[in-house]
Amino acid sequence: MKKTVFIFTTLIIALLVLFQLSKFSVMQGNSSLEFSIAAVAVIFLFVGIYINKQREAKNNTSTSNTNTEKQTVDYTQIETLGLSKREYEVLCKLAQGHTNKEIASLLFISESTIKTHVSNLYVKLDVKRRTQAIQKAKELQILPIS
Amino acid sequence: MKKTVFIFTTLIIALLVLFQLSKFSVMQGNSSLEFSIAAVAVIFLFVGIYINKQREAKNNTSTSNTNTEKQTVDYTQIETLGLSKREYEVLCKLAQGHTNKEIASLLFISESTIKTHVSNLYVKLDVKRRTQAIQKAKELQILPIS
DNA sequence: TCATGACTCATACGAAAGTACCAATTTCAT
DNA sequence: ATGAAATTGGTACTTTCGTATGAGTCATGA
Repeated sequence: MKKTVFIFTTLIIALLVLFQLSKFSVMQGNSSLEFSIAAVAVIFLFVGIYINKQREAKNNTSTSNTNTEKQTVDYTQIETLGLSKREYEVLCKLAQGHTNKEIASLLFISESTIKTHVSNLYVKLDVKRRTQAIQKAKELQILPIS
Repeated sequence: MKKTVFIFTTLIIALLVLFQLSKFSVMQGNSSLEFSIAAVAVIFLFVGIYINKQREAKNNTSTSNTNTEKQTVDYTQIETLGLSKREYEVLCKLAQGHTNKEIASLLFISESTIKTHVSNLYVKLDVKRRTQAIQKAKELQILPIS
């Protein structure tokens, strides 16, 4: 739906422009004007293609050069962040895909406490959601296993 | 197809009528000429981007395995899991820590659709939550960056 | 002793996520 | 052209998450 809307909107705008141009050419009798417009159109057509291609290339390089082989926990990072022992435990369980309730069971404490720890974690990791917390933790290499 | 074509055909006809009407209006001035040229440039810029995007999309489905460069993404896994192109896109955004609403904005579709895709992803990945989906996707090495 | 930080727990509320239906439209290969 | 698969979108509902706020317990070092 969105695609067709976009296509037709583009077509309509193009038509409008063409109408305007034809009006000018009729009024001014400038025959080379259409050629200029066509040239501009073609040029920017390729500019558009080029820009998009650049973007694609950038995505490819950024996704291929981030290989980490070592799987060691960076304890320095944990200290720098100021994560307490309990908070770190919660973070690990969280990154394993557990719900707050499950983590509570695993650590034998209440879900409320987990929520407190998780909220504090978000502040220290500077994130807003648990999915972002996982991302951040992976980046900082403070998670065991992977 | 029927509806959108009808709507936009109507719009185009309306534009034609407007154009006919504008024929009688006398508008002179070189300032709007430059504006028109700029408009053409911008339009075809986006048309170029769009065309290139279409081509990329088609290449992705057919020649995804012909890429011999170092790839962190296991496309075989994706096929084995039966993930569609759109579902995979959603999965990537999801793994980046975006909310459903954010993903909807990024892909220009509604949050409902995202929920549908995400639910289908859970079935195919055999998980129950998005945090688990991230875990599973990392294990299967189907995420870029990783 | 006492201040402090870590840990614990609770309530209440809003936001986000997830499920279970349904249905229209689009794409694509045969 | 046609049918299957994919994509999109909706409603209604439940669950989980996240925030804000307050407070009690406990160990420890100054």
